[in-house]
Amino acid sequence: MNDKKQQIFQTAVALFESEGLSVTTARIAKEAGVSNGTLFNYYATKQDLIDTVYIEIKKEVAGAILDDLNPDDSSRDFFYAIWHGYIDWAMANIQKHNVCFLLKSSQMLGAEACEAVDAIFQTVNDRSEKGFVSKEMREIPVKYLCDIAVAQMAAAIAYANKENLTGDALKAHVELSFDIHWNGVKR
Amino acid sequence: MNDKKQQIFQTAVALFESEGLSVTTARIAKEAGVSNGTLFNYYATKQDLIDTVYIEIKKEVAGAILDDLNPDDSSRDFFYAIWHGYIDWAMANIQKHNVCFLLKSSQMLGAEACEAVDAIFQTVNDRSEKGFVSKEMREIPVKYLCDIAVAQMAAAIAYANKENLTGDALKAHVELSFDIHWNGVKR
Amino acid sequence: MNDKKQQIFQTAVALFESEGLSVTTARIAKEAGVSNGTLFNYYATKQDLIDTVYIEIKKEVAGAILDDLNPDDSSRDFFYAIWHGYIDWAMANIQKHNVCFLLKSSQMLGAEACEAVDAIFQTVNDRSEKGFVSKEMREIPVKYLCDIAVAQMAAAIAYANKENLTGDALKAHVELSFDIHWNGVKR
Amino acid sequence: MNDKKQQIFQTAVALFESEGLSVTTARIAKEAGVSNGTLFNYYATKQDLIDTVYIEIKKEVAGAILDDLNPDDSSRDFFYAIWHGYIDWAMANIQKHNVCFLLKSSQMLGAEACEAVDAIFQTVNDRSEKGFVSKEMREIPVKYLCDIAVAQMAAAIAYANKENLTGDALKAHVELSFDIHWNGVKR
DNA sequence: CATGAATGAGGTTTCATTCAT
DNA sequence: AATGAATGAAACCTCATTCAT
Repeated sequence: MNDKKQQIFQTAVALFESEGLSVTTARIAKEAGVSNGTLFNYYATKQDLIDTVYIEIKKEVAGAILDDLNPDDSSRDFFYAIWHGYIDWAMANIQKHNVCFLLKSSQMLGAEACEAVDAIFQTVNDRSEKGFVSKEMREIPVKYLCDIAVAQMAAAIAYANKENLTGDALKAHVELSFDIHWNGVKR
Repeated sequence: MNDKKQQIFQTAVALFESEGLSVTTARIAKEAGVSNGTLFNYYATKQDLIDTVYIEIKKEVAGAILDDLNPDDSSRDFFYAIWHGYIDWAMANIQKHNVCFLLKSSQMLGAEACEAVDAIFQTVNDRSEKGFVSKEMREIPVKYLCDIAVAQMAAAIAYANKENLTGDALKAHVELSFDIHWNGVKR
Repeated sequence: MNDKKQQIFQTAVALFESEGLSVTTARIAKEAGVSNGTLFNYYATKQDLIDTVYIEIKKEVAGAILDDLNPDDSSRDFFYAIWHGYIDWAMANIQKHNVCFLLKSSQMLGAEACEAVDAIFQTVNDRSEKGFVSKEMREIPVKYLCDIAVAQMAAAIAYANKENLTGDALKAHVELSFDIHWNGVKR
Repeated sequence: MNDKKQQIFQTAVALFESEGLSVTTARIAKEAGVSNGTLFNYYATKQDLIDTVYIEIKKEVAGAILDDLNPDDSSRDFFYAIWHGYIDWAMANIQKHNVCFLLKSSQMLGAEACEAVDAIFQTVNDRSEKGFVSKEMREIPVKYLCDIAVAQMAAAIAYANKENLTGDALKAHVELSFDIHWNGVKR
């Protein structure tokens, strides 16, 4: 992505977070410091912008998590790596994290975008299943296990943010959150 | 609420869930079987409709949960009652449950509506705190404990719905979800 | 006019004056203490109400002026009688006076209403011409003479009202206004 | 003001005059040869258009009058200059003259617009007072003197227009109107 | 007659998108 | 590639009018 496209992208993320998806393209363009029409040189439609934002963020997430995964880890360690990988990324990219949430629940994502993201995470899922399926954990459907993990991470992130946790306090909070999660699902 | 107001309300819930908040008032009115103008006889603005939907659902939720609470219960039983109270209601009112989620994350709720809902749940929160604070649980900030509980219930509901769980399978799933939760937070 | 019709009429006058002709029929009905629909039992349409208000006020004006006229008076006395007749009425019915002005300049009066009013004042005009045409006054087209008189009376009334003149101060002001007028047009 | 804004402005003036303030923005835009939305690129709201029309016309009026004023003139000459300055302008801009009247009596002008216009005419008023206050005239409150003058000029303009006076006939009429006025107020 | 809920045409305004420059 | 004025479909909302009770 070139400079201007990037600028529009970031502004869109910021405004989607602070004002919701109903923010106008004119507003996004203005805040991004480009003209009204320029936005459409880079994103064919507003829907395209929305979908692209979602896909690109999810790609970034996948990258952040995958880097920390080691298929040979124990289930707990594997999970622990995901936990920290994602939460670290989210705390450093809280707008993107929030926007993903917003987009997911908005009913406004194009079907293609959803499929594209599913495809991206197929890799993560595949590698995750191997980690999940083991004697270390209770018998829980893998999908549900993932859902719980995602939900708990989101709760941990939201709380850390609301309370402005940083440094050791944040670290302790993340450890606690993982501990609670793990105690719940371990055998 | 009279007949027509109720009809508009329910249609709004259904359409917000299936098409998002950007659904038009004209569409809602049409599906509700009333004229365009009639909607505005009952809800002054679209924002008013959105806010009212949120507040009314939350009131219903509060009612559903409060009925099952007994302050003298042990923490576990207290929690267990909330768990079943809410999930039973949500499974029977899945649209409303989803719409609440959608509204909460949409950035489109008026400040007054949010405050009104907070006020409603103050009662629940007050009674909940007594349940939470006990030696039975790990030392977790009450707010965070609530967040986790809400997140896990939502995950359990979403999964049950996605998989169309009913009868004994649903029952087992809910028990499992609570078990996972309780194992995570108990001392 | 029966009680309710009268009530609607007076409320319409009051609201037209204070809020302009764009005031809604619903508002008028409410302030008049009747239901929305009742207004239309007495006035077929809003246009009918507007026209009726105009015509009825003008009828009242004609009555107020005509009572004071004596065809045998000198031009000055004839004029003087009109001056006092109208201004006395206007000061006692300032809302009606203002509404007539508003209606006249609004471009919203029906053609029929205008014609009806012209017909009413034909009587006054006919009797006035006899008064105007005499050696006592400069040669001024009768129509223009009327226009000037009306304009000066309106100015006198507006000023008296703005300054809240009453009692002797008001009396002196009206005398002054007539004096200025008469000095302008007399031979 | 650029081309299109000017076009919208003039069309608004013409339609306000011929059809009243209730003319629709859609109609104005169409007659101005621009799209519905374009009108709102130049005037934020219909109210803004109305207010702007009023303010701009009054600015033009102030310009037309001020150019002809000389503070050292006798009261009569000073007045005479205003008389001709305004009537000449009004006869050449009869729509604008009428629209000002319409707007003033419509109750639909924003408070800010009224204040802005008052501010503009403060200059005229200040310079006028010096002209009015002299031994040449009867003792008449300055405000009332202004009101009378305005009313008489308006009457003169309305009559000239109704009768389609032009050339020498118009000239004679204006002289007559001033003469009537001056005879009324001079000592 | 009185009511007031219901209507729906039509008003103002918004905004994604286009396109000439 | 960048611009931003222009567009017009479509959104929200109003309100005169009707009509069943």
